[in-house]
Amino acid sequence: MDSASDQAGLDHESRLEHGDHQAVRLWLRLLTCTNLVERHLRNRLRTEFDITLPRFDFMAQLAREPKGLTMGDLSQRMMVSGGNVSGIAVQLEGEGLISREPVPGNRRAFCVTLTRAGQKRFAEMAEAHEAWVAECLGNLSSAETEQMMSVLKHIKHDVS
Amino acid sequence: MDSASDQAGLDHESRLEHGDHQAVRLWLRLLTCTNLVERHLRNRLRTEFDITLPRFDFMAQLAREPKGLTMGDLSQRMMVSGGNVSGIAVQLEGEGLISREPVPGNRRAFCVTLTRAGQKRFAEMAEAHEAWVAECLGNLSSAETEQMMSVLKHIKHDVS
DNA sequence: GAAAAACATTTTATGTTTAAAATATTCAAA
DNA sequence: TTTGAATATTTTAAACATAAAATGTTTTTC
Repeated sequence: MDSASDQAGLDHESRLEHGDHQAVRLWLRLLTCTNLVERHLRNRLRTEFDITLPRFDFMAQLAREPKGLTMGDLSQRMMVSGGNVSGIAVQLEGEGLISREPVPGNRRAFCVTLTRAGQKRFAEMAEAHEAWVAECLGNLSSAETEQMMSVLKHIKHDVS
Repeated sequence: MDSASDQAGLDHESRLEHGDHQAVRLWLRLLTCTNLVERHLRNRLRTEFDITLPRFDFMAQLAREPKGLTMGDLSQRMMVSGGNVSGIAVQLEGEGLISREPVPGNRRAFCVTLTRAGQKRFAEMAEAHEAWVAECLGNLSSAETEQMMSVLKHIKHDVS
């Protein structure tokens, strides 16, 4: 009896440990994989368009919202700090790719939009970017894609 | 006929576009999800052990190789630049958590190992880290875990 | 309507990350 | 053996990231 319950205890424990260990293995693979793709995209953006991923991301957010976004909106959507978007905005504004205009009725906020030049530039980059992503993730079957989307949603829910 | 072949052409095109678009959607979700987990782990490491994720990762690599690793090994395994590990090593050495000793017969390289204090400290952190990862990724069914592992392997193969 | 709270952004200080240049060592070949 | 190529690491410069303080604006509350 003692040995049986000990055994049961150990089984339970080892199952837990095994589960935790599996979770770590999954996490490391997830992290490695994401980093690989991210690095690939970062390099291609740099070599082919001389732009960084954060700046591309900034412009991508604006491209989805032709009416423009405030700095705070951008900070939230990019999930980075306010000071961060502030610095990126200064650079992109200097390159004439975005414009910041006061919001009528709220002198605290800016409305940031892509300039005509910014729209043109982003369209070129987005097309290439989409193709690069498809090179990395496009060979999955639609079943695999669906599985990933579903499991990732599950994870996101657990973390938040 | 013309309209039929046009239609076929359009279908094909739109199917491709749809696939690419799906790949981008998957990529964005993958990136968001990974960043969420990474940020969570980073914050807990900082608040509970006053250590950064890269430093933890550095020590984790050493913990797996009791014989020690060179700076170049660490750079490769952590998939970061050499300058990066160089900076981290200086800090960890200053805190007495790692030691760097010359490699007999190769005066270029260092052999980096965890000190006794480093081993002790890492063991504490690793236990907590494993539990945190399990909080994030441990609620998946084993089917989901297997699916993820498999699809990620597929992606890794495509990118490399 | 004045004080306090909340909001939107920028600035500052600090630290991480990378690519590329610099330093130093080892190996290979002529 | 000396020249050149490859290797291992560090340093440097620039971009990115954060938290926290500072600035200015709006809203709330009394």
